[in-house]
Amino acid sequence: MPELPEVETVKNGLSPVFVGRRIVKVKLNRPNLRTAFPANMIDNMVGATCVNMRRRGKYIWMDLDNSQTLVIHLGMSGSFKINPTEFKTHDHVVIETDAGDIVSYHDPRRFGMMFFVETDKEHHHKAFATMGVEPLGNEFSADILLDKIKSKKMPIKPALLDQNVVAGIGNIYACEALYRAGISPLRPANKIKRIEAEKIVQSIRDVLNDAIQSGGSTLRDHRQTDGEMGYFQHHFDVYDHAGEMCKITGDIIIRVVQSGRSTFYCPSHQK
DNA sequence: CGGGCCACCTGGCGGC
DNA sequence: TGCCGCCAGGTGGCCC
Repeated sequence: MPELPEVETVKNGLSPVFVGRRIVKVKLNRPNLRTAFPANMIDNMVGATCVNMRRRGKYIWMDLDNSQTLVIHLGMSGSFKINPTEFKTHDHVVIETDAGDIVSYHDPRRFGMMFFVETDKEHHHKAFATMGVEPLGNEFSADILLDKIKSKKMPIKPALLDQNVVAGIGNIYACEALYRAGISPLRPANKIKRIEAEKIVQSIRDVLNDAIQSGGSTLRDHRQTDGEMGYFQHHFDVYDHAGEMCKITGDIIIRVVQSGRSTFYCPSHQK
């Protein structure tokens, strides 16, 4: 489910609840998500104070004052709720702070992840050692992108899903960014020209920033009601719009499958 | 090693 | 209403 914009929004929503607060209770309602929770998870967290929350790609980093960073990934269906009015099936983790706030982690499919890394040694972990640059950071550029895809024969769309190419892009925003760039998702990655790479970089930045803006406003709305975060309704130009009209050319948006994932695009607008 | 395929899970939806 | 197949925003392991 959540790609960079959703993860950023969730992190921003959790920060005011956790940063500067001590964790007084952690309850695990089952032994695992996709894999087992760390054996020392409760000991690592209870009594520790959260000193910072960060995001890297689709991962949330919660820095504790005991040199441990809790790494959280929401998988396809993970979400958080602040001060829920009721607990539901699939609320797998419940965390309480010394301010009395309760935060529950809900994840029906259990593709999420939670594990620890030593703070400031995150890059030692396999997930981060080879991860691409942040697409909203200063380092992201056509040069970087071209360097990452120059030896990739696969189409550009699945290439953008590779977290080692650029961090945080998922199936929706890969489709949306290529639509905005006017580039066909079927184009071999190593055949992308420099001017096209520049368009892709700018489109990725734009679509992610737009989604974060939209997620931020959704978050404010949701927080007023039930505190739920992680599942936002955005407007998409092509994703899940197969059979509808492209707003630029008026032609029909189609769905194809690439590497087992749905791709949506307008063949006349995207060359 | 690149790249395709499958497994990991549950739930929602459309078709019959 | 119920059952069934298909689909889902991610990642990692296996295999060629």
